Amino acid sequence: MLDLNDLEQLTAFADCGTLTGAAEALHISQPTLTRTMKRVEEDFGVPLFRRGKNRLELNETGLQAVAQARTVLAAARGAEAQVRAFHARLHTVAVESCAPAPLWSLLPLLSRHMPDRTISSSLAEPADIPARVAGGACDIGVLPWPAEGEGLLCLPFLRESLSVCVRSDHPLAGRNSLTFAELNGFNFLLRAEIGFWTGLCRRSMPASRFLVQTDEQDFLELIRASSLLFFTTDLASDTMELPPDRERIPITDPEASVTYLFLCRRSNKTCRAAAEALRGQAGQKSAGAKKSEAL
Amino acid sequence: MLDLNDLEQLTAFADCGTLTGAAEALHISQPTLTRTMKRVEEDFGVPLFRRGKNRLELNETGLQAVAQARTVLAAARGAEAQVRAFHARLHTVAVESCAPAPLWSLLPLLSRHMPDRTISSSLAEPADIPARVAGGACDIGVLPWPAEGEGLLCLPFLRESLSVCVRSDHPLAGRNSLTFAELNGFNFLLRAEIGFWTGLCRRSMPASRFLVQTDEQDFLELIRASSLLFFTTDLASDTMELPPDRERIPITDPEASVTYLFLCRRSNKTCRAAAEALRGQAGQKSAGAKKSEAL
DNA sequence: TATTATTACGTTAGGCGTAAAGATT
DNA sequence: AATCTTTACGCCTAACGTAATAATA
Repeated sequence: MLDLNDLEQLTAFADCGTLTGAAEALHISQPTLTRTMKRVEEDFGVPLFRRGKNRLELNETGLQAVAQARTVLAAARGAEAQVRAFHARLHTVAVESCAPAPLWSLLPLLSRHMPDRTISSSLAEPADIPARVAGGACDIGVLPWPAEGEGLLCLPFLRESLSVCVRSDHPLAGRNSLTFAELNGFNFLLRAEIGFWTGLCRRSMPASRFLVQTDEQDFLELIRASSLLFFTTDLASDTMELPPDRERIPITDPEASVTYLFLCRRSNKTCRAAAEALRGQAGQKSAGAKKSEAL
Repeated sequence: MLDLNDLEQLTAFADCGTLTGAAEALHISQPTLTRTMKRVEEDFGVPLFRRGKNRLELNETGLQAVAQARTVLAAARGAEAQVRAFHARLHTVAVESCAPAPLWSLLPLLSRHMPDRTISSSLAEPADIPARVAGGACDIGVLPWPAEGEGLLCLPFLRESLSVCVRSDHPLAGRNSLTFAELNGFNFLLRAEIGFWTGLCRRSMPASRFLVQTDEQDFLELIRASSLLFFTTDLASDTMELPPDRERIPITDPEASVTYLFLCRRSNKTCRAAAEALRGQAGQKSAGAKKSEAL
């Protein structure tokens, strides 16, 4: 039977044109190549080489054999990759969220609940998420609004409310609530990678400019050094302290308060179990302390 | 790297469901199977089995691996077959002739001219032959009429003339020439596998019946035992003797005399060389003795 | 008890590298 | 002389089979 190692050496020889070259490319000795070429020839059962006393070259059949070898090797590599990918997919739960904040509580819970699995998470467009969950492209989705779908389980589990942070010397300081309409026209510092909030802000305050900061350190520095407005929410308080000269004013528009929904396939038992745990935890969490977190 | 032998053992295990079964199916020992399954598992780099103390079964990933193994094995077998077929094709010259008689002289000549090649011949419809030669489906064609075609070499090399054999007591006996029109309506013994002659006879003598004989012995017996007419030609005299009570009367219609043409691709050097040899031989042949041969 | 997988062990075949030879440019 | 393939030789890994072990139904 053919041997994949032999085929690899055959293609190496085809690439180099000389046994010596192929040998050093593969970090093996020339005699090994000579032997392998003989073996592969008898494996195929037909002559593949034109042999000069000092020269070995592929004949026409040999070129065919090389071409075939390449496809077989590609098939083998593909098989290996496919199986590994399948295994990885089987042992990871992929989460796609419309915003980062819900992940801060969801991911630790999932880790606790599925200690043998790798958890991968990413942000995605809310509009895409239901189809991706339904199609198996990911296992769990986090949405800012309910989604219906055949075989989908959708469960509210967390609320997040947007506030704006103003410096004490800012014209808006002292207000105890604000609306998007009142904020429209002011310029904001905005963190990158905040999911659907970006779009929401741009739509709600079309007259404002948003200075998107990719780097966290830059963002924090700008908070201190400027009087620009920025956003924060009531969730995930531990990551960041609000500077002392800033005050936090809630935004009262209904869109500024979001209820996150957990989404998974009903057929996915593990995720449904996680959903149950989430439902239990939701009550406790709302009783816990809330700090603020900058967006 | 994956090993095709290992993959084969994996699929055998998948087919049998048990190492013991697979072992005897493959004529190897169980421990070998155990080892191979471990090796294939570490080749893929992911677990493929659920292991009970007394039971080994494929897990979900394992089933994937088996499926992949089958495709890789199929690719490997396909590669082997393809290369072998290519080699065979490269070392055979395929001849397709419109009739058997020209092969009697052509095949020996080709053998002499290409001693390292296998020569395969078959009969084909004259209408198909030019396209098959041009397309490489065969290397040499023998036609009863000229064919044009880009890159095709077409060379007349042999004539064959049809006669009819009548018994001394037959009404047509004593004639020294005949036409299809005169023969139309009589019944004939006709050998099978005579190429385009069959169609020619049926078209030229639509009122006749042709008793087609596949077996040569049967045909010879019927010649002796009946007064039925049959055909012969001036070619390839050595194969058969004409019974003493039969006389041979030439058919004078122009279609009854055929000039065979040798057809090959101009790009095929070996066949062009053979064509040259044929051209040389054509002269000698026409000077040689002619006997008759039954169709 | 019969069946099956795994481990242990001794043997052997086959593959590799070094070294030398043969041949070509 | 330099380059390349092939042959020769010795080592050693690794794959195999037998036999023993363990565990299950």
